[in-house]
Amino acid sequence: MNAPSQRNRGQDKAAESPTLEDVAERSGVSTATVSRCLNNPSVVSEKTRARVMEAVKALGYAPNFGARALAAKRTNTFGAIIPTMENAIFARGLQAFQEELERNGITLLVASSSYRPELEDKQIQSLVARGADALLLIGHDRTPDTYDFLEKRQIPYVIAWVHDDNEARISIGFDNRKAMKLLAERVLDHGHQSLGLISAQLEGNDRARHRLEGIRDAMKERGLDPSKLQITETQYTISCGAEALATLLHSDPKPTAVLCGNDVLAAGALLEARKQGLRVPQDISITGFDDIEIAEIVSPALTTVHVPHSNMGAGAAKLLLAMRNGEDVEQSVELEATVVERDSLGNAPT
Amino acid sequence: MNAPSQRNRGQDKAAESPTLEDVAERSGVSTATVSRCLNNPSVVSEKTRARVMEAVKALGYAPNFGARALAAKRTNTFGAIIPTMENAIFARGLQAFQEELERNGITLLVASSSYRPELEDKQIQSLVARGADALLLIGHDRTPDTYDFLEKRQIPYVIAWVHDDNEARISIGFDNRKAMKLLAERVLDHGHQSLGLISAQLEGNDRARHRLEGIRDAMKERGLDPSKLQITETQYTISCGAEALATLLHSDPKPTAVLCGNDVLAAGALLEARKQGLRVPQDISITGFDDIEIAEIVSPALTTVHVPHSNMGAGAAKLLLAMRNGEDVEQSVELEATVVERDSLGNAPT
DNA sequence: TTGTATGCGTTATCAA
DNA sequence: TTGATAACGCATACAA
Repeated sequence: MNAPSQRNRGQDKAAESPTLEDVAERSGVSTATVSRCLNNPSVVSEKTRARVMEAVKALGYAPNFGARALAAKRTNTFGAIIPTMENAIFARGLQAFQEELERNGITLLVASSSYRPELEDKQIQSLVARGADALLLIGHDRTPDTYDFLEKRQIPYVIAWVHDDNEARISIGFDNRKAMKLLAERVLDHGHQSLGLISAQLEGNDRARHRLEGIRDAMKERGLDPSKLQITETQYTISCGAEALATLLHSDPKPTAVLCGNDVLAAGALLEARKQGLRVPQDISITGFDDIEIAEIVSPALTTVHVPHSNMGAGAAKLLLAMRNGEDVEQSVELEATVVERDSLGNAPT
Repeated sequence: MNAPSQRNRGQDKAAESPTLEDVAERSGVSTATVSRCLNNPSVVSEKTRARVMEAVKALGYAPNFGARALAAKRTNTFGAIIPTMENAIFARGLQAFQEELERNGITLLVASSSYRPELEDKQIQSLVARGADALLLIGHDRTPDTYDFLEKRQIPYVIAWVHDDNEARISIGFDNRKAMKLLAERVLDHGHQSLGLISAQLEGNDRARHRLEGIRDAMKERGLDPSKLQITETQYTISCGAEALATLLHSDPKPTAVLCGNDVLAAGALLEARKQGLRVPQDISITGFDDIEIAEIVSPALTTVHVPHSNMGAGAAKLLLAMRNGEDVEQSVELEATVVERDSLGNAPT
């Protein structure tokens, strides 16, 4: 009386996804052979391969990713978690990362954490559960739990966008502190004595903290009191940058140069300055960081720090690829970030 | 002599991912119970649940996504394929889309197709193989094969960023043709007789084509010969926009107003105009499309078409959610796009 | 070169 | 409330 416990097929109208078995049946071979045609074609005879591929096409077969991961224990998928997709800060680097991966036949999954460590932790879990073979992470700041998880699972990962001698983890990036110090020195060279900083949230963001330290370093070296630096913390959006500048303009002494944590913030600050009738750079100087496209299209064009986006992305991919292949990568790589002077930085008003 | 074919555990140092079975063993229950604790906690006794959850935490257990998808046949994952991540055109809409999904406990996977239909087709396959329960797609243009695949697999999908009465598929967006016509009318109102268009590639991009048609509609209505419209097709980047303007300025008659396919292109055009010593809008008018952030930060600020990014994103999520829940959605939704006048459009030079 | 058989980690059905 | 156990779709060791 019991119905044979076979997979029902044919008469149910809801089109099920074709499986290996379907293809095998249609082409009159075993599932193993079909699998081989897909993964290791060279080992199967020209003739049967043709027949199988024909069936694959006819059925619109595509392998079930989960099943494949389950059986093969690797996915040829890497993951990247970036703080935000809302602006272009990470776009170019990610693009380079992804191109390099594609060249090596691996697929990229991207998630964004909105600069929130707990969310990032979830994203990491999710990507790992989805079978990510390796991960790209931005910056060192995250909970010990997260790192424990990564270690326990033996997931290769690389930290990008930073280079910090104090951290042992493999990373690829530039020294944010040094880079910002370079820029601050340039600002001081123009005679500014009273500086302001529009920064991202400092907590949970080592890049932002290091940039702040870089400014302080420069001030100290020039005999200025670093505690005089006016700091506003805000989110990375244009309107926040504008607001932040307005706030800063109320402080005493009013800064004659405002350094911004990135170009987006600087664009906002520029907007606010214009709105308040301030000329840049005659009345106030404003600098950016990152050198993304908008740095050139705003006017005046931003003096900013050029960050090696593409090199970081491509380099990160290479590191990760090497790790995944079992080579042991021991050296972090430090890239150079350089100041690019355009028009938004001028001499201090007298 | 044969070793028992059991899963080796314990003595191998490479920390394997803990499985349901590991958790079960540690908490002295069956795997079924552990599974229930995770998916349907209410049905298991308080006491055992506590013990199980303790083990879960201790082991750092996280369910294997592939296995789960395989067994449960749904993933609570939706996919979105957008043409590009390189600029912010889709960022805001995607953000809204994702927020709405998150609110409903579903995860978003994003892929970008670089405006290439074959690549998009691959991405769709990949997302479906990864278990995406539903898909967000941009625009109607894609191969019949792609649509066949979607139908065959019964994957719910919605087309966003467009509303086209001629297409039967469920979509949410605005009428690109109408929107661009509105803008073109505004341009003509300013006395311009000679228009140029910097467009994205027209092939495979119905949005771009409809925008072109919108301009032609407006010209016809005003008694202008639509074939006189100077068209340049290019990629969506700032530098391409700049190049394209340079090209257009060589045409005869030289356009006095150049409409751009989007704000990124317009920003580039603005840059080139400045470089050539042309004042905008006194010497030449330039308009954008999309109303993304850069529209406001360039100077002069762009006259452009404001697109309901957030509403499209959130609305698309709601449609897809409804479809996934088996409700049948029959109506496309049309949203409004409106012209926003800022400073880059002025009267035609006399 | 091809086929058979097994296991991957879950969920879900059925009994207990 | 819990425990066995049969799928799920695929890759691969082993046999033929």
